[in-house]
Amino acid sequence: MSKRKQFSNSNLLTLPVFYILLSLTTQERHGYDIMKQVEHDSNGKIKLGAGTLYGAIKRMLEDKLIVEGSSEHARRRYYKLTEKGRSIFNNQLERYNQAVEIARQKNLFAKLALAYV
Amino acid sequence: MSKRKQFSNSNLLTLPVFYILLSLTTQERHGYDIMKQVEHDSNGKIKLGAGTLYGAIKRMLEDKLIVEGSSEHARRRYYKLTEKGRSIFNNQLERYNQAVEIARQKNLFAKLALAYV
DNA sequence: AGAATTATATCACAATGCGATATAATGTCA
DNA sequence: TGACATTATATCGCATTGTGATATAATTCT
Repeated sequence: MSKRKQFSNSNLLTLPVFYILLSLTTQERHGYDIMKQVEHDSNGKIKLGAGTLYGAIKRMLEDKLIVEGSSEHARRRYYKLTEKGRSIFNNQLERYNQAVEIARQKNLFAKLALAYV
Repeated sequence: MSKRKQFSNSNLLTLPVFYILLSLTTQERHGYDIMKQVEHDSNGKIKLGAGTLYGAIKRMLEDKLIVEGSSEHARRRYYKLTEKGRSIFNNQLERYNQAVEIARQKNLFAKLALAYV
């Protein structure tokens, strides 16, 4: 009953989810902190709106990619990676790394550098 | 007047679109060829269904990320990158590269390597 | 005290992904 | 040649996710 994620590519992370997980790799964070960290890690390119953030958090909790952390605070709710979350994040990271390597082989970065001259 | 893409993060590429563009960086390809190349480039991890592929192609044509290529063939329709498509792809590639670099700084790859021992 | 910022949450609609399905040309090989 | 697999494009409807707007309230700043 109600198994979410019925698609075969479902262990692939969307960009917002990837960056949320990245922000949690080193420490547990609360929502607003995640927002700021993602913006920082993406050089200001990715700004998560509240809807994206809390919607994603809700789904990630359901999927057990994250759990509520131990930090106690009245207003804030902290989240941290689960083993599953870290594992799936690692897979995606490896995939990005491969894509970057392929781009390197195709010499795409050289063209990129030229474009900035 | 119908201006599609009213969201501010709309220049961020989804994973399927990124891989489609990657497959087109070196040569023009037809749809089925793109499908196979994406599967190859992702080590078999990403399998685009027909719906994903042709839906994405349609949108990418509208957004002028790709155009129909020059190769003539009765059955096949070839597509190639536009300057805009290449530019936006490069941005995303740079972003992935940064994410990978951040992960490297956080020593996440070391942990990743350990997990494979 | 009043304003700005921090912080979480939900809503409705927009955008995209996806398997199923349809259609047809081409290739294979018995 | 006939049957079957593969190549190739396309659309449909539903599932999933993203997004800005909006609401609420505590905390911080001046």
